[in-house]
Amino acid sequence: MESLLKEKVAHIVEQLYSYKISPDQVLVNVPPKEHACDFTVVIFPIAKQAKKSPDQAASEIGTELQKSIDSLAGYEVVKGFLNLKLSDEFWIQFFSEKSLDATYGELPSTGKKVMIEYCGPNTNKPLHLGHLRNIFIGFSMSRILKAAGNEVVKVNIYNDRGIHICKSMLAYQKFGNHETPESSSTKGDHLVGEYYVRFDEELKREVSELVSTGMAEDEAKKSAPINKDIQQMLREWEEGNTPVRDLWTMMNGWVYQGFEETYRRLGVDFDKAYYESETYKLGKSFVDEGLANGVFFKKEDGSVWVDLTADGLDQKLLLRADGTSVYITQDIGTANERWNDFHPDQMIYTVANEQDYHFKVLKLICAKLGKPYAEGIYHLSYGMVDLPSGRMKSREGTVVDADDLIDEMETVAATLSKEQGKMEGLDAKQQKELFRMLGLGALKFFILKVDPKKRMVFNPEESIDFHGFTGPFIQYTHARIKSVLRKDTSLRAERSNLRHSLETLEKLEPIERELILHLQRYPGTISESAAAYSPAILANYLYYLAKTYNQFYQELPILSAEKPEQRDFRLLLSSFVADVLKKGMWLLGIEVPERM
RNA sequence: GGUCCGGUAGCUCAGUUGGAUAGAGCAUCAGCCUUCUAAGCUGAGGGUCAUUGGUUCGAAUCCAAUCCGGAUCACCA
Repeated sequence: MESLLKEKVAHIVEQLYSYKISPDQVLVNVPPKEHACDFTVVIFPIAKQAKKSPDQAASEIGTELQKSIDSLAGYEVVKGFLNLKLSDEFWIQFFSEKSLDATYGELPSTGKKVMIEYCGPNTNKPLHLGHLRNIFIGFSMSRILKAAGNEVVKVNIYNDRGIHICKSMLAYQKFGNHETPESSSTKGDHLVGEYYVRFDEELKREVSELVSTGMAEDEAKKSAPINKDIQQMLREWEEGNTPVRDLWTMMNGWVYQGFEETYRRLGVDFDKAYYESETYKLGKSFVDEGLANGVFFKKEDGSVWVDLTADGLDQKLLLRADGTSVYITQDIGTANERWNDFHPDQMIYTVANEQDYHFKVLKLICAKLGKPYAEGIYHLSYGMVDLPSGRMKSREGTVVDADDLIDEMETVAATLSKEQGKMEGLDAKQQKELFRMLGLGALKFFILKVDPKKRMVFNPEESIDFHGFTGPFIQYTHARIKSVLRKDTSLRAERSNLRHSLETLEKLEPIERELILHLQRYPGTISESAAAYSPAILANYLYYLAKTYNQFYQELPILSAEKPEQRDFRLLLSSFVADVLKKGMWLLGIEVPERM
């Protein structure tokens, strides 16, 4: 409808004032609530060009629109804004067409393939709150991008090698005593994480011991025996030393099992996993390529660099003097590998904004190398998650563990639900499922409702709130609608039968109109979310939809509506709202219950 | 110091390519359950949109400067 309006207005402007504007130069807005109308055309820019007063131009355009759009019920000129109101018949007709369309909100294909990476954990400790924001954003975006008409490939990257991985291995070697996840009944990733912490403790102990003998702190760190062992272990790993590799395989296996369990609980998945241990050498061939092209240069010590000063960045190392590669080199290799695997039109990296610089460099280097995928590299940069007490710091033990957090959310969900006393009719299994849904819904929504780009504060108490702008509020609204629909025991149960009643429906109540208008914005919201890489836009939309529905629910009777066609319409309207809530929440990776 | 990001109600956040009197939630206060789920709804109070200047019919939004916070500028990943 909006685009039709724009076209009409553009056409009228051309006829009336004989100058050309394109339809997308016409500004059509959502009017403020107190004006009882559906769309607002902003006239100022047009009036200026036409050399007319805004009010005069507005009423002239309004008159012409009235002639050319049958369903225009009326217009009103207020201070240079042209407010348009469409007829109830138009909206009823729109509603009639869309409310039973199962594909509503699925946009036409763009023909593009998009790869999105998210999660990207190290394999030396369990997932934490920071990973959760990453996963929620990435997973939700994968669904939103798909709804927006793209083919989507979800990938994970495991940082499964390197000095930090060796730390937990070494600690296990020294103190592990053949402990396993089974023998200690500890989730694999948590067990490995314990040894990672153990390493640091041991290092600290050795350092303070050396310092007490009079050694300087820096010196002590260098000469601590455990630090020498770790360098040795890394070398052995790289040489393929069998015992070290076996230990590595075993411990990483535990971690992957643990991660899998967490993914399952979160309801997220991936199409393919990449492992740094398999890709860390891939970048080296591009170093030769870049040298041959004169894109890179070699210093006297043999190290290879790229000069990005002309692009406002620095010189960047690509290959150490000893011939080993660094992070950025590996990422060049990995990007190329992914291109070979899938040929995506776009490669999205969901990575925290502390790596903004890194991805600028990556994209720039790929472009300099003339890679076809360079243009499609997009860093979905999200802000860090802070606690009310400040930044999470692993050293200070303030990191919020993902599994613990999920447990806690479910526990609180259970407590709150039982307090409400709404559990009748649900057996133990269904209850447990509901608590999981609500706890996760609260957590995911709390994180997703914030613009990804922005740093956010995670307040544990507020995150499990069930009131107001929360996931459970929307879940509740869905369950509430389903409850009403279940109570409709008449022969009208088949929704498509209800449609005939719409033909006799004459007028809409204001709140019904508002609901339809908002429902009409759903597809646009999807494309906006996709274009902005922001699930938050969708989250805000869904909240407003649920809120408007609750208002409607409060104001008007549904099952006991005065006229049968009103009753039927409101049932259909409720059902449509439930569908959009469910679909929209699904795009956020959140399930909604039938009852709660 | 260079670069990048941010600053909106007591707190947490919305606010579209510049558009009407800057909106929600939480918290506070006052109402609404003999009627479809009160995890709901209605209302009240609460703002120098960090500051100053500029651009124009119009600025929270764009530009410049300043202040404050964060990130980054590793032969770590």
